[in-house]
Amino acid sequence: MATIKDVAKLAAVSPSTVSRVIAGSNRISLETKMRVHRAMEQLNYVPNAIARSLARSHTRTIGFTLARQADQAFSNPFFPEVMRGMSSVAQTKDYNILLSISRTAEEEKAKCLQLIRERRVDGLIVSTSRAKDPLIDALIKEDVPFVLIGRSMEKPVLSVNNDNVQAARLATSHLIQQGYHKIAFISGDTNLVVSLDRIDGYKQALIEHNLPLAAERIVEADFSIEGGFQALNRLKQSGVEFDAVMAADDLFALGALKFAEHYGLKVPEELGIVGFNDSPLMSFIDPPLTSVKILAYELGTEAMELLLNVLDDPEKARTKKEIVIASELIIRKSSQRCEEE
Amino acid sequence: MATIKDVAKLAAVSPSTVSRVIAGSNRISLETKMRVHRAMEQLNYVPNAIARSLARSHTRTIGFTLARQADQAFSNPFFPEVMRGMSSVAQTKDYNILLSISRTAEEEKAKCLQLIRERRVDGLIVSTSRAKDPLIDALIKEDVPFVLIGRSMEKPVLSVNNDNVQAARLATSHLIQQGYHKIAFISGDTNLVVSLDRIDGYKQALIEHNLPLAAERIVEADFSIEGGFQALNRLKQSGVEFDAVMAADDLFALGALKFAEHYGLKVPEELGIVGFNDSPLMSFIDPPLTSVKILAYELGTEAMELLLNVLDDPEKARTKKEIVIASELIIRKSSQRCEEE
DNA sequence: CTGTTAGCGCCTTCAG
DNA sequence: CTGAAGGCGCTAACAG
Repeated sequence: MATIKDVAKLAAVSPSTVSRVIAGSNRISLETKMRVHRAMEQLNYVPNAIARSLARSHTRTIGFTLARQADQAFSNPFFPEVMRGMSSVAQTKDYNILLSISRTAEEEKAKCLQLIRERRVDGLIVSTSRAKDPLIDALIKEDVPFVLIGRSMEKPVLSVNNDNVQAARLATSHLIQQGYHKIAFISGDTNLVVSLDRIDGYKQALIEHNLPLAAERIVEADFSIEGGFQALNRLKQSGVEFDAVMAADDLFALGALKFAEHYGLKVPEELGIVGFNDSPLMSFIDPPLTSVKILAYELGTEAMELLLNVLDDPEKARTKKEIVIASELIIRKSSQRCEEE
Repeated sequence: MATIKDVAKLAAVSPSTVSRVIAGSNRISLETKMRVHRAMEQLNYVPNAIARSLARSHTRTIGFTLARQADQAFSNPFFPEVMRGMSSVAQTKDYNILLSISRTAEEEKAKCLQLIRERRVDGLIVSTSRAKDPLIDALIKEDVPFVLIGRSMEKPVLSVNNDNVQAARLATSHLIQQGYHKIAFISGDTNLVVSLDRIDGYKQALIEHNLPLAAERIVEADFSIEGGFQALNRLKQSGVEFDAVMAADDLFALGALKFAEHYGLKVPEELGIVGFNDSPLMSFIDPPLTSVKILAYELGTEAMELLLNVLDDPEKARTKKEIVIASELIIRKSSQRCEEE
């Protein structure tokens, strides 16, 4: 494999000159520039990225880490879409992505720190979103450029998030407008910021419409269809009434649908259902499920762009910046009691 | 950030000695070893991976590339699962993964070549699977260690694949055993090896059971639910009869279900349906859809393991090796005409 | 067992 | 506009 020296020799110049034409320096005669280019082509020369990284002490690669136990995380294409988004802007700006999938949050934290301490990456995109998050603290302490997908409740960090509060508020309002007044909320793990935010939006909608804020209608469920089903069962057994379900995830919405079927409730007539994430198959369910569509691809592009900007100009990292990507309520039959189907 | 020299100074030894204890050399006195360790801790020293890569001329990172146009690729969690598998073994063997998602096959090829020419990666895992694939040719020509997820019809390369032929054969046989004798096959892009293989398995099953091999029952469809629906419509309009559908993807199976609903056909009584991939929601559809479950996670682990082995011992790359991961037919109601529901 | 000496391939002052 | 020299941080013979 040809090195810069080989090219220099062939072009009868010094390595520094070759280095300069690679860098696109303009204080170089057109003639030698062409000579060098010819030599590079002839030798099929490609600069060694590692050597360059060492000399420049940056790698032009971004680490993306996430912690997932099982395949549950991928039951909807959220992360894949985020990755596509990130990858897309990384490509255009000539950055690379180092991927690391861990099993636990601790593993993820360790991996993040390793990546940056080993100097394999210039920055990090992470997506944890626990209300109390040691990873974020560690990253700040280590002084790494990073952006969070989601948001931090404690620290002023760079982040890009979807508008969970607003989305839940709108979705709940939609149900209310459809005439549902006793809306149950199925939440995911309430240690997650995203859960808290969605609950918030749900509450806001109730308040806005002067509906009672019945805390007992909010239930936490295991992250599965069955979990959603069981949560509703618990509600029913406790004698809590509800005529609609605002689900913090499509899986829960599916659980609600199962619940309706189980007890012979008609959807949407007797039970309205709205989900979150708009999984690809939602439209195919019977009845088609209303769901909040999250623009995961955009989350990815924005996160990468933000990070790359900060890398360009570290000053920017000094200030908190939270980009919010609006989601979209996709209204289908499961929540439409009034209008046409 | 501390370097090896700092550690050396603090421990009052030479850098090489430090290097040796990092490498875990055993021809070093326990005493100095401990002294060095103490110095490393004190300085919070972590070896710079880039410098090490340059010196050793390998990076301990594997490139994973794939080409996807839209989110279609992620409508089922195949690639995410593959990534999880790859990542899992990479972690244990202290390798990293460089991820690149391209829009087109050409872009992917360019990216692969770039990664290896720039020496960013030691090897590649790719997942193209066109019958005629320029990427594979290029990789061979470039003499890169790589393994293919899927299989090559032309070149003897290292690959790990799921048993598409066998799986389609078994799934089709299952339909036949359930009393369906006029089975239509909805195929994806027939430029892909995977499509060809599944068609093959389908044909084998027909032959085995002495059923006529009606070529007109095989239709190619756009990769979507609608595509599957339309494909069947075309069949119907051409007057081709069928009492079951073997779908090369769950999306097509869903299209078949839509078709059944549209024409008032009962599933499974009047139309049997089997899909491919066992997407998470298949079991929730009404009726639940029979589908071939592919062990994507295992494909990922096997691919990574194979590649890492080859990297250890380049001799192994000389011989073709094709690992096949068996899939599993998940039988649900949509294909069960005989037994209990 | 340990230190010295050269690189790995490229970039970057510093001169001229 | 171009070359020489040194360095990025680590590893790997080669001597002792």
